[in-house]
This record gives sequence, structure tokens and C-alpha cells, in this order.
Amino acid sequence: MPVQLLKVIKGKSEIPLPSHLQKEDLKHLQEGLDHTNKYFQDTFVVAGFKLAKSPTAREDGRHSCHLEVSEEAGSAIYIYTAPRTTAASETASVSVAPKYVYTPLNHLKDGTIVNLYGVVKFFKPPYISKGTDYCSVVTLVDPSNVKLTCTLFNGNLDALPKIYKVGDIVRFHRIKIREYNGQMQGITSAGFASLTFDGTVGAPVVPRTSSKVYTFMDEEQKTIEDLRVWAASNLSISGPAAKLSGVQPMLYFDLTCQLVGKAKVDGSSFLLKVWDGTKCPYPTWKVPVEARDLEGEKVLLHQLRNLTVDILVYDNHVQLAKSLKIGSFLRIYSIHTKQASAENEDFSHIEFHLHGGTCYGRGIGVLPESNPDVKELKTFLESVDLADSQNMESMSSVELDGTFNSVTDLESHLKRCQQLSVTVLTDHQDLNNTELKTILNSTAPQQYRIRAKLRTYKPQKLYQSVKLHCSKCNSLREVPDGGDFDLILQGAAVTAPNPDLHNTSWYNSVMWTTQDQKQRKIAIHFVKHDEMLQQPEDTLLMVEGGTLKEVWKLTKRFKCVIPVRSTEDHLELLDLSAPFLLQGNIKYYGCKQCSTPKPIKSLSSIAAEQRPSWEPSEIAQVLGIEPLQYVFVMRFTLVDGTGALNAYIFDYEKFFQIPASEILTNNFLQEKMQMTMNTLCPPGRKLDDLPWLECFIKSYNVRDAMKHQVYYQIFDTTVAEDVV
DNA sequence: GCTTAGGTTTTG
Repeated sequence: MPVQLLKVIKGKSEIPLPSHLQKEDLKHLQEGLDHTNKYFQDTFVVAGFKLAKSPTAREDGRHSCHLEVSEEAGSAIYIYTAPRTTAASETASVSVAPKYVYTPLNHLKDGTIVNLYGVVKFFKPPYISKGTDYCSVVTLVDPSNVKLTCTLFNGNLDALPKIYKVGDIVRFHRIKIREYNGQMQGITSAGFASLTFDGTVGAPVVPRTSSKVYTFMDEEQKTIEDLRVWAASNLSISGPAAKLSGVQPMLYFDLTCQLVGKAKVDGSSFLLKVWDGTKCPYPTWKVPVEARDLEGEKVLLHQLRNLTVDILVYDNHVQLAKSLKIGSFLRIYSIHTKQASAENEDFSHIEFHLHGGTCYGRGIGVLPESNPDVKELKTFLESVDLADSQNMESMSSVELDGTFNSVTDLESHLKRCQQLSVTVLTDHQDLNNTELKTILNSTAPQQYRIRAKLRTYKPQKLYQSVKLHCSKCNSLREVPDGGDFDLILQGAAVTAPNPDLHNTSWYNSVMWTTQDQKQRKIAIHFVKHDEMLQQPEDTLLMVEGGTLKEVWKLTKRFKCVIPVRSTEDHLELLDLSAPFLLQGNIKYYGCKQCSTPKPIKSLSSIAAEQRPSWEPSEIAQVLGIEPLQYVFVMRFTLVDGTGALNAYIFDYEKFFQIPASEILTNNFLQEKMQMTMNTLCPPGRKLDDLPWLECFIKSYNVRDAMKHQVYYQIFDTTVAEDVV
């Protein structure tokens, strides 16, 4: 029921009460009379109440009647507020915002219309009902641990809550409560409105809503944040979503994907061709359809043929599937993976079905481009190298078998991880564990030993976790991609090598001109040792005018490659956005802020050493470069049943036992890291089934002009030996 | 204005 604030100026309400309301004195209240248009005034106004005999009047000696108010009965409450003392600069008007009251789920009563908050424990994405409306069924739970299943109808799809996953948080206004089969049930009433929020601890509190006008204040923001923390350690929400690369036969899963093609199959089924950028490890079925029935971009369908999977949707889902736009991002809920062996084939294949009905939330949801999961998926899809996927044509379970012989092995491995801890401390073993709740309620800085579960982590794409760190100025920088380097090389190639700088006492130079139209001049300067050229694998060289490909080829043969350019009187390094040194697969970068590059001839001091080792750190030093270190930066959301906190990992090598400098160019290490993360936080698992992590964390304060925050960092912790 | 569905996997 709406509660409205009235501003009183000089004893009079600024906004008058509705004229049909008549003031009533408490003394004159009588049972059996109609009080619909009556009000009495105290510090607040109650209008449109029902009068009932107070059952406790005899005991408590209060008035023999009490008032019953409900939105359904058309009741309204007006509260008078005195005007605030306003500063001259402040506007004199006081806002008259409706004050909403939210009912906890354990205080719901039959026949009332209430406002409430809840965490989504289960939901059916909106589907077309057999009547005239869309329907969505949502089960909520709140810290009272009472569940409420709501059946929501609306002819306008947009008016239903935009729930994308279990754990989302909703605020419902004006939902009607009824009793059904001995339980409370929520159902849309006139004026129903909802807001939906991401349930992730620490995520921005931005409501998803279709209504243009809604109230949302600091108080509500706090409610959402509190519910997130409560849900993180009390509600069984599964972790990171499953990918096609992680599917297993004979199960149900939710898939976030992009629609590439669609086709009619027959009256009761419809085909969706989707991809998520990863490769299903099993052979997948292809549903035969007429070429002319297949909608989608032909070239793309062909390019992605090894990455798309066919999902056959049935019955009630057909109508919605038909209306989907090619290219849109979908979450398909409760897809069934079915193992089937086709006749005349030695190998069984995997089929994807979205069966008829809406049990277990089965259905299709369209995700907006603003959805964080969609943003992440888009970035990943853009990074997928299609040439690679063509080569992976026959990639199958054989590759999985290299690591785990079967699903059963993987299961037993995970089971072991649930009992023991998947991470161990490298120090402080004598310390006792502290609960997260205690840590959250304490001041920083402090250090703690904790035992917690990894609910989720960011970024999900592990290559995004690699950054460059300057230990001098403590800045973090993204690792530049090959394209940036290529542009710098192209820019440098515009200036031709200066022949005056060739063939000095400490290097020999060769130069040639490309045969193509560009007539590009390339110079390579081989550094000598003891007046002699060394073996290629021991040689450091400088290159001028080379392309990305040429520089890369040189790194394969020679120990060190330094891209340079000529000035009038010396050779110098390129812009520090480019690596100052390439060695093996690793590109070494310098900090733009902290470096003062020196001319290349400074290197001659190392060349003159007895046995030059060409250590990157030594090269950086003589060239005046402050080298950047590769580092993994990740955010772990940890929970332990008492609370949830975000802790950062800042790791060169110690935590994951993988050098951050090598992961970007090493497929094996990337797979190893993914496996490690899958063990720490198995995708698609419920909270109960997540393994425990033993961690050492420290809290620290971060203050700026605007606010003060406490951050947490994991340290002196490493992944357990048998997990690596 | 009323109905729709009312959580607990198809059997293609």
C-alpha cells in the first residue's frame, strides 16, 4: 500500500488530502459502519481501513477495535512531516516521495498486496502461456529462509522481470499474495512493477527495468548489497556457466551463446545453430535440413561449421525460436545433452535438445548487449581465430583423455579436492582460521588465515588476467596486442636505416631492399663478441625496418632481438609501447613513466663481457629501461557460510605455479591454468559441491577524495601440488 | 475483464 509523506507548513498540509476523505474521531469509531472514506489524524493519516474487534483488548487494555489496512481494500496512509530547516542555498521544497514498506517473506499474509525483495532461487524465463499473456514463474528466497513462488503474467514481455540467472535479486512492488495448496503464492496484481539486479557481490547496483520511473535510493542500494552477501554464502547458486568445451553427455545445462543460423525442421521442432567460441570435445550431431530452409549468413555458417552446435527445440519453444534474430545473444536454459550412436557409425555423437514444456526453467531468453556475460562473450568471440578452429576439426575426447581417462576420473579427482584443500599456505600454518564475517567487520590493515570456497572469479577469460606491472611506480598496464606492435614497426620503417651507423667495432651490419613495390630497406646488426660473430642461438641482434612477421622469424633463430631505428648519429629504441626486447616467445616491455632510454651503444658494455648471457634484466638496465613484469591479476569472490568478500590475486608465478610471462604464448600453460581454475571453481557446480581453499589474505585501505574502501589480497598461498 | 500457471526435465 502506498505510504505518502505530506509536508505541513504553518499547521496546514501543503498538498491537501483527497477531498472525499472525512475526518473521524477515534471515539466515534463503530463496528459495522463503512470507513472507506474516513480518516483520522495523528502524526499520520490512515485512510480506507477495515475495523475489527481487537482480540487482545481485554489483555492489553487498548481500544476495543483495531484497524485493518491493505492495498486491496484501497487503504492509504499519509504521514505528515514537518518542514526541514533549510539552508538559504537549498531549495525550500521537500520531496514527497512515496515511502515503500517491504515485507519479509516469512510475514506474508493471504489476500494482501505487498512490496518485497528476494533472491531468485528458481525461475522460468518468460514464455508464451496458453492464455493471452507471457508467463514467468519465479521462486524467491530471503534471509528469513522462506520461499515464495510467484506466477507473473503480462501481455508485454518487457513488463516481466528481466531475470537472467539464479542468484539475481528482484524488488517487486504491488504483488498479490494468495494461499495455494497450503502455501503462500505471489501473483501479478494491477500496477505490478519489478526491478532486477545482478546478484554478484561487488557488481554495480544497476536495476534492470522496463518502467521509466522508479524509486531507488541509498537505502535500497544497501538492501541489494546485503542480500548479495547473504545469498553468496547461504544460497546454492552454481558457479561459472558451462561452455560447449565443457559439456558432458547425459546432463542438463544452461548455455550462453550467439545465434548463427536457424531452420524449420517439422511442425513440432525447430533448429537453432549457435556457438560460444569454444569447441565441444565430442563429435556433435548435425540436424539435416533443406538448404533453403536455413536462415543465416552462409559464409559465416561455413566458417563456423566446426564451432557451431545444432540445438533442436520442441513444441512450445518453437514459436519463440522462430522469432529469434540471427546474431542475437541467447541463454538457453536446461538443454539436454543426449548421447546417441548412429547406425553405421563407429563413434557415438552428442545431441542437444531443448525438450517441450517449461519444467526446470527450460526455455530461451534473449540477453541484451549490455549484459556483462554478453560483453564478455562478444570479446571472446572476436578473439577466436577461425583458422585455428579449422585445424581442430578432429579435436575430440582423445585430447581430454590425455589428462583424465574418463569422466569418472575427473569426478574422483574433484571429490578428493572437496575433502582436502585445493590451495595450501606456504607460511603461517600455525595460525587459526578467521571467519569472513569477522574480517568484514574488522578494520584494515590486518592479515588472516581463511578457509573459503571460490564462488566465482574475474576475468573468466584467463588471458585477460595477464597484465604488465611496474614495480617502481606500481602501475598496471594491459599487454599490447600484436597489432599495436605492427603499427609501431610500420611507423619506424618509414625512416630508412642510416648507413653511417653500420659495421662498428661491436656489431656487423647487413642491409637489403625488398623486391616488392614498397622497396623497403631492412638492416640487421649482429652484435659481436671478442671481434667474432657468435652462434645464432647465442647472438643478440638489432633490426631496423622489419615487419612483425620478420621480427618474429628472427626470434626463432637468434637469442635476442631488439627492434631499433636510426637517427642522425645513433641507433635508438622504438616507442616503449613496443617491446624493447624479444627473447624466445617472450616480449619484454618497459615502463613509459619510469624509463629513460639510452642510445643502443650502451649495449656494447655487455657485449664486451667475458660470457655475455644477455639477461633481459641486464639489457634493460644498460638501456635505461625500467622493465615491466608479467603478472596475473584476478578477483576471487570467496565465501565461507558467514559472508562473502572479494580478494585479489596478484601473482607472478607463485600462486598458480605458472610464469605469467609465458602463458600468452604457450597453449599448454593456458590449458594447465584453465584446468587449475576448473578445479578451484568447477563450472556449473552448486555451492555445496565446491572445494575448499586455504588462503592467507591481507586487508588494506584505499582512500581517495571521494571514498574509503578496504581491499583484500591473497598472498603466501599456492595451488596444492596434486591440483597443478 | 478473464485466462494463462501453480517449479522438479523428453523419451523426439
